[in-house]
Amino acid sequence: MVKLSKKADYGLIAVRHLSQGETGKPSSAKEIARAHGMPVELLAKVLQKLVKQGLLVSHHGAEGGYALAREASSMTAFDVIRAIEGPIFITSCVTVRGECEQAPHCTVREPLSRVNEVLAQALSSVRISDLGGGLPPLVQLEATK
Amino acid sequence: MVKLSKKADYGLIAVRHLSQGETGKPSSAKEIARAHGMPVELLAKVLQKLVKQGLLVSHHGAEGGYALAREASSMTAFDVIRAIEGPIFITSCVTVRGECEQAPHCTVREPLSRVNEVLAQALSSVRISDLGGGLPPLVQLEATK
DNA sequence: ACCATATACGACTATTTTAGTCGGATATAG
DNA sequence: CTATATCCGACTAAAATAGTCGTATATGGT
Ligand code: SF4
Ligand code: SF4
Repeated sequence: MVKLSKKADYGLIAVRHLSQGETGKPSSAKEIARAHGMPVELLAKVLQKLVKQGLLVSHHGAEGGYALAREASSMTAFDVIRAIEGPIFITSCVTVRGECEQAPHCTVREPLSRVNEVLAQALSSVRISDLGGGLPPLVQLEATK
Repeated sequence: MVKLSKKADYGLIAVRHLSQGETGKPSSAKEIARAHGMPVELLAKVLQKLVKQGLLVSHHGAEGGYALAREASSMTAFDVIRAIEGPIFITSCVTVRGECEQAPHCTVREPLSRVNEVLAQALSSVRISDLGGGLPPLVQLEATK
């Protein structure tokens, strides 16, 4: 199937979450995870990846957490997804164990790579600042107890 | 990752293969598989799926095999992929065990579904008749012995 | 100084999906 | 009648994904 991983999904939601709160105040992984009902440790790893790729900045210790490294309007869904999943290729031409053995004389490769281009462009056209309209979901906030 | 499965890949290659030979003469799964170095039984299953979805016609018995059910120019990569993998959704909102629990108040869903649209359109714009330029690869034909 | 809270990171297990295999039933041309 | 096919389901193997755990480290507040 052609689909996004849960991690990428979490990443997008988290980044959007961060784009909503006050710019100065960082949000902890726990806070974000609880607000959206995702496993804390897993989200934490995703966020750490985003930090390493320079999309987020982190702050250790109490009252710490994560915040956007730059403006939401200059950050795209493509940036986030690629940071989490690495380079995106719709074909599996090159896997861990070298190339697909029929790569040299493959005939569907080139047309599909054009499709890949289109996909990348579509994802790049989605700015984080465009995501969602309202505030973060309130439904589950009670779960915070 | 966002990628096509091997099956879809095989399907595309097989369909293209069929679009090259003489229209009347069907090709067997064995023949196609050997020509492109793919596991016969697996390809066979893929082809059977394509038959069931009406993209190919099959012919039992000796000298039998598969052939396109309609013109290569009226068949798209999207058709083939969807026939093999089922409906394509870039998000994993709805899996086998019901919906993603935060679907009702998810904020990234709608923008991504627009991306999904674009992807579908890109795949639909690739006609089978457009695939590759040359003949089927000859490199491995000797393996037929 | 101490402690609660957070990030950081790696190793681990579990689950799911994908890939590939096998065995047998049915159809058909020669 | 036989060689060659499609057809179909059940099975195993391998890989990717999802989620967990333990531990080290940083930091703000008391
Ligand atoms: S078959 Fe062609 S497209 Fe598919 S992986 Fe191998 S090279 Fe890439
Ligand atoms: S989080 Fe939103 S987008 Fe991701 S699966 Fe659940 S509903 Fe679909």
